[in-house]
Amino acid sequence: MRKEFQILDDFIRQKALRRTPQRENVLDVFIRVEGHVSLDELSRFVKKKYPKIGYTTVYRTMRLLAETGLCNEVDFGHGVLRYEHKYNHSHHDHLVCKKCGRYIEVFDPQIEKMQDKLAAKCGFKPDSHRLQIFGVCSKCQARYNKKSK
Amino acid sequence: MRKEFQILDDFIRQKALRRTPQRENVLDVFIRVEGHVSLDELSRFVKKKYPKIGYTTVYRTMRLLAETGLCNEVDFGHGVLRYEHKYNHSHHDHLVCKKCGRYIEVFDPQIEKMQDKLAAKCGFKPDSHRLQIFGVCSKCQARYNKKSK
DNA sequence: TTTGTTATTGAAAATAATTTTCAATAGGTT
DNA sequence: AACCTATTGAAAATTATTTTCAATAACAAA
Ligand SMILES: [Mn+2]
Ligand SMILES: [Mn+2]
Ligand SMILES: [Zn+2]
Ligand SMILES: [Zn+2]
Repeated sequence: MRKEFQILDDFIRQKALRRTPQRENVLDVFIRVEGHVSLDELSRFVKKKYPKIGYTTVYRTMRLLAETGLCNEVDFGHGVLRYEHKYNHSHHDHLVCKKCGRYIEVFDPQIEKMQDKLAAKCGFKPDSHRLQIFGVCSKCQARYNKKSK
Repeated sequence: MRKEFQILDDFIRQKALRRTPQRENVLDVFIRVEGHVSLDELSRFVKKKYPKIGYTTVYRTMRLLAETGLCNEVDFGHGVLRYEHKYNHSHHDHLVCKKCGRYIEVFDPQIEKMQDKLAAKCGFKPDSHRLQIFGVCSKCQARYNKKSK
């Protein structure tokens, strides 16, 4: 059994919740998804493999998984919440391409450090942050250059 | 006349739109607001001074002001769009206190530079970004310490 | 295994912010 | 003054998210 199911089970036991096939099935689908998936998208993926599982259950399970630390809620400011993997994925920030909609993951330890310093300078105690850089990815730049030739 | 009204007028003329009292009145109220105001809040402020002006007009006028560059739309991930002044206000990032909800404006030119570098390393062409650090502000920390004594 | 308690499910309804519609009004040009 | 059409604002629509509630199922105890 994959470690992720173990984590879910442990959480369920610890909180005196109940093991259900739906919860494991949603996790099963989510594990195979990569990238940043909306509830709507994920729910459709779940429906393909487990047609009986409703949207609401996917919604509630993802909130549960977020509690366990298996996933992360990410908001790119487009009016839709997205979920990304957190287990075995370290913290990162995002480049958001406004042409193709891709989310590119980046990380810079220096920026992270300077953010902490910046907060400290204000006596602010940080516990999370989000950094999103919006623009045009390299692929879309290439595509655009081709067209305009 | 304040420069802001001039900017609005210029924009209206340039785009062949129409000068209306409503638009100037919404700007008049927004100019006196400081901080980061939601449409709901702003609409109530507008109603106090100009009771005839409806929510929809405030909504549309703020979008117009955003186009002129007089205001900025800011999304702190709480499901409500907020507006802040842009005219005579330079770019900055935000510390968001999850206790009192205050938004503290900060700026660090080094972080800005490193963000550009980070994007460049991916061949990404940035045109805007948002950095928000969530946590507890100094005032709320002090208040909490007092209570727990 | 059976029973009892109560968490979970999922369809439907509710919520809430934002956006659109449309008939009446009013800005600005001729 | 007449005309055209942008603007207004109440109401309706939209859309993602959250809640409700009756039926079901998990799981502990008998
Ligand atoms: Mn990511
Ligand atoms: Mn600000
Ligand atoms: Zn792209
Ligand atoms: Zn605070």
